[in-house]
Amino acid sequence: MADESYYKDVFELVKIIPIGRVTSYGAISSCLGLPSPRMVGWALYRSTINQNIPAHRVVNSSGILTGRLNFPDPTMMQILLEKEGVVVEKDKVKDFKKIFWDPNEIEI
DNA sequence: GGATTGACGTCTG
DNA sequence: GCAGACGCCAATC
Repeated sequence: MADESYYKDVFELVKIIPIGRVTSYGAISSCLGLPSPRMVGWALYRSTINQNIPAHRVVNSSGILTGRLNFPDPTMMQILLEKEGVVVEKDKVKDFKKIFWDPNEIEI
Protein backbone atom coordinates (compact mmCIF):
# COMPACT_ATOMS: atom_id res chain seq x y z
CA MET A 1 0.00 0.00 0.00
CA ALA A 2 2.38 2.68 1.15
CA ASP A 3 4.95 3.42 -1.51
CA GLU A 4 7.46 4.18 1.19
CA SER A 5 7.33 0.63 2.42
CA TYR A 6 10.61 -1.07 2.90
CA TYR A 7 9.39 -4.14 1.13
CA LYS A 8 9.03 -2.14 -2.01
CA ASP A 9 12.80 -2.24 -2.15
CA VAL A 10 12.60 -5.97 -1.64
CA PHE A 11 10.34 -6.24 -4.65
CA GLU A 12 12.72 -4.28 -6.79
CA LEU A 13 15.66 -6.28 -5.58
CA VAL A 14 14.00 -9.61 -6.23
CA LYS A 15 12.82 -8.37 -9.59
CA ILE A 16 16.33 -7.56 -10.72
CA ILE A 17 17.66 -10.96 -9.81
CA PRO A 18 19.27 -12.38 -12.95
CA ILE A 19 17.85 -15.53 -14.48
CA GLY A 20 19.44 -18.67 -13.17
CA ARG A 21 20.53 -16.92 -10.01
CA VAL A 22 19.21 -17.10 -6.48
CA THR A 23 19.68 -15.02 -3.37
CA SER A 24 19.00 -15.36 0.31
CA TYR A 25 16.83 -13.43 2.72
CA GLY A 26 19.79 -12.43 4.82
CA ALA A 27 21.52 -10.92 1.82
CA ILE A 28 18.49 -8.82 1.00
CA SER A 29 17.89 -7.73 4.56
CA SER A 30 21.53 -6.83 4.94
CA CYS A 31 21.60 -5.03 1.62
CA LEU A 32 18.52 -3.01 2.46
CA GLY A 33 19.67 -2.57 6.02
CA LEU A 34 16.58 -4.21 7.44
CA PRO A 35 16.74 -4.85 11.19
CA SER A 36 15.56 -8.37 10.77
CA PRO A 37 15.57 -10.85 7.88
CA ARG A 38 12.09 -11.87 8.88
CA MET A 39 10.77 -8.69 7.35
CA VAL A 40 12.06 -9.90 4.00
CA GLY A 41 10.09 -13.09 4.28
CA TRP A 42 7.05 -11.18 5.35
CA ALA A 43 7.35 -8.80 2.47
CA LEU A 44 7.81 -11.58 -0.02
CA TYR A 45 4.90 -13.50 1.42
CA ARG A 46 2.60 -10.57 0.68
CA SER A 47 4.28 -9.80 -2.61
CA THR A 48 3.90 -13.29 -4.00
CA ILE A 49 0.16 -13.21 -3.64
CA ASN A 50 -0.15 -9.55 -4.55
CA GLN A 51 2.40 -9.03 -7.30
CA ASN A 52 4.05 -11.49 -9.59
CA ILE A 53 7.39 -11.36 -7.89
CA PRO A 54 9.89 -14.12 -8.73
CA ALA A 55 10.11 -15.05 -5.08
CA HIS A 56 11.14 -18.52 -6.15
CA ARG A 57 14.60 -17.06 -6.66
CA VAL A 58 14.79 -16.26 -2.98
CA VAL A 59 15.77 -19.02 -0.62
CA ASN A 60 17.13 -19.25 2.88
CA SER A 61 20.82 -19.17 3.75
CA SER A 62 21.00 -22.93 3.22
CA GLY A 63 19.68 -22.76 -0.31
CA ILE A 64 16.55 -24.63 0.66
CA LEU A 65 13.20 -23.68 -0.82
CA THR A 66 11.68 -23.04 2.57
CA GLY A 67 8.71 -21.11 1.26
CA ARG A 68 7.76 -23.51 -1.49
CA LEU A 69 4.75 -24.63 0.52
CA ASN A 70 3.65 -21.06 0.80
CA PHE A 71 3.45 -20.74 -2.96
CA PRO A 72 0.10 -21.07 -4.74
CA ASP A 73 1.58 -24.29 -6.05
CA PRO A 74 4.48 -25.82 -4.12
CA THR A 75 5.77 -27.50 -7.23
CA MET A 76 5.75 -24.25 -9.15
CA MET A 77 8.77 -23.00 -7.26
CA GLN A 78 11.00 -25.86 -8.26
CA ILE A 79 9.63 -25.92 -11.77
CA LEU A 80 10.37 -22.25 -12.24
CA LEU A 81 13.87 -22.62 -10.88
CA GLU A 82 14.63 -25.58 -13.08
CA LYS A 83 13.16 -23.71 -15.99
CA GLU A 84 15.61 -20.92 -15.40
CA GLY A 85 18.46 -23.37 -15.34
CA VAL A 86 18.74 -23.72 -11.60
CA VAL A 87 19.32 -27.27 -10.48
CA VAL A 88 17.11 -28.15 -7.55
CA GLU A 89 17.75 -31.32 -5.58
CA LYS A 90 15.24 -32.29 -2.93
CA ASP A 91 13.85 -28.78 -2.60
CA LYS A 92 17.41 -27.60 -2.26
CA VAL A 93 19.38 -25.52 -4.74
CA LYS A 94 22.38 -27.35 -6.11
CA ASP A 95 25.60 -25.35 -6.25
CA PHE A 96 23.73 -22.73 -4.31
CA LYS A 97 26.97 -21.04 -3.46
CA LYS A 98 27.82 -20.98 -7.14
CA ILE A 99 24.61 -19.44 -8.42
CA PHE A 100 24.14 -17.31 -5.37
CA TRP A 101 23.54 -13.72 -6.41
CA ASP A 102 24.73 -11.05 -4.05
CA PRO A 103 22.59 -7.88 -4.15
CA ASN A 104 25.49 -5.89 -2.80
CA GLU A 105 27.50 -6.90 -5.82
CA ILE A 106 25.28 -5.10 -8.25
CA GLU A 107 22.83 -3.08 -6.20
CA ILE A 108 21.77 0.33 -7.28
C1' DG B 1 -5.57 -3.68 23.06
C1' DG B 2 -2.89 -7.93 23.75
C1' DA B 3 -0.88 -12.21 22.29
C1' DT B 4 0.78 -15.20 18.58
C1' DT B 5 2.78 -16.27 14.38
C1' DG B 6 5.74 -15.80 10.35
C1' DA B 7 9.44 -17.38 3.30
C1' DC B 8 15.16 -16.28 8.70
C1' DG B 9 19.66 -15.39 10.63
C1' DT B 10 23.10 -15.45 14.00
C1' DC B 11 25.11 -16.69 18.55
C1' DT B 12 26.00 -19.71 22.23
C1' DG B 13 26.23 -24.32 24.43
C1' DG C 1 30.05 -30.16 13.95
C1' DC C 2 25.32 -30.17 15.49
C1' DA C 3 21.38 -28.44 18.22
C1' DG C 4 18.70 -25.22 20.60
C1' DA C 5 17.37 -20.46 21.87
C1' DC C 6 16.97 -15.54 20.99
C1' DG C 7 16.06 -11.36 18.33
C1' DC C 8 13.77 -8.47 15.07
C1' DC C 9 9.17 -5.94 13.03
C1' DA C 10 4.71 -6.29 11.19
C1' DA C 11 0.19 -8.22 10.39
C1' DT C 12 -3.56 -11.16 11.88
C1' DC C 13 -6.65 -13.40 15.30
